Amino acid sequence: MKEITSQQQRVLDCIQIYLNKTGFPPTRADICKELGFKSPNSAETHLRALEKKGFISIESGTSRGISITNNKEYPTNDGEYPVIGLVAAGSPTLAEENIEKTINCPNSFFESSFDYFLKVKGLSMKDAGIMEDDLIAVKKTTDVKNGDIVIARLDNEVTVKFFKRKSPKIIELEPANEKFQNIVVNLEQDELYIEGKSVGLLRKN
Amino acid sequence: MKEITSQQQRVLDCIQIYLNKTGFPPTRADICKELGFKSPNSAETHLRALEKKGFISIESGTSRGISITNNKEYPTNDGEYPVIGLVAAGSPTLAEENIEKTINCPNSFFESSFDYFLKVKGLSMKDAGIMEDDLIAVKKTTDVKNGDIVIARLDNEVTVKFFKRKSPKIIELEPANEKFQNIVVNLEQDELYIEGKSVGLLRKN
DNA sequence: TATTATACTGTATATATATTCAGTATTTTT
DNA sequence: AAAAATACTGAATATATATACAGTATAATA
Repeated sequence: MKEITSQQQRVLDCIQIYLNKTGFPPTRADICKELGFKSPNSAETHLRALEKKGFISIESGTSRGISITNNKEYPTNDGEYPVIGLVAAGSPTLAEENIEKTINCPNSFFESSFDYFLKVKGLSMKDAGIMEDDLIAVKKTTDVKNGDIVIARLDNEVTVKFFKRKSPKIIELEPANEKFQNIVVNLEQDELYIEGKSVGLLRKN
Repeated sequence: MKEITSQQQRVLDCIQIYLNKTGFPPTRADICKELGFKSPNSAETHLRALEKKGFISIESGTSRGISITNNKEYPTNDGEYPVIGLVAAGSPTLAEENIEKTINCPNSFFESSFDYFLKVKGLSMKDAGIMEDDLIAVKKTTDVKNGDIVIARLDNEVTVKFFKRKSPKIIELEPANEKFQNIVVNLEQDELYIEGKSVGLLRKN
């Protein structure tokens, strides 16, 4: 991130203030009005400079297509946690397209810190009190113990189950519902990836 | 805030997801693309309906001029919510001696506002995904509907059950566990007091 | 010294976008 | 039974908006 000039800072602030006020980004004309420029090209060139320096990104050909780049020099202390849908295929990565929404929540809400909420599909963990559409607070870790509720990826499918190590190479993923079968994983044959474990649960009804 | 239809909810979700993804609201055409509509007017009419019901506001003549209305019937700042143990005898009043601890939590954490957390004892609501030591977010109200999970006081004993009105004078409190019996309450003979209803659940494991 | 970046005004325009109008059909409310 | 709300397709259009082009001027680099 290169150095920002004072005028560019004014434009960047203007965008942020406009966003807070209206909920959507300003046009070139809006910026001109706010800052007293007389030509839309004044705003345009500043926006280009800000984009080049990495402060914003501009969607070409799109009205109000300005978004302020997440400045990760500053920590996210306010605790916005993403909610990710449990899709059958594919991992619940934190890729933007998977984030349904975010939930504001204190960082120390559960016993352990956590990274995201996972929205549960199905009833395979029903007897553990995990119902459809519940939000599991997931801590990203591979350090799991027997009896932990883990988020596991197997054959590109993500599932929530109890973790049980049977032998160094055999792991069982146990549902909490008699209608579902245990999943026996032979680590020599199957590729198992532990996304994380549950450290809490949130339900909205 | 009037009732939202399922299609309108889809549109509202679409706007929120688009905002999370891009940083700016969608156009009518964007919404159509996301939800499979073939006419921009489909999006338009849904937006008008959402505006009329107060879920969004639309800036006229403005591209992407959609903003999701902050549901600020209740302030958004955090609050300290008491955790109250579900003791067999006596009501879960907010008297100091009953408060186990407090939990810091945003006021608008659940769909509805709430007043305290109730720590659950027993497994009578097991099949509804409510386990021992879970914390139920309780909204103090007597306005409950059939199917609501209510916190009811009967003969000075507090219990969490499904509410079902059988007739004007007969209410059934239904557990979600086949090992427990329905409690049939005749309002002419028994004194039933509805402490409130569950609006959410929190589990720490 | 030449070049690039900054910081503007001013005009023009292709197109992105909101928005209206005309229909059709189903469901819900009055 | 009538009216209103919901849920769309499809076409048309005024305008909101991004963006290019032509200048001018100063400060910072190379």
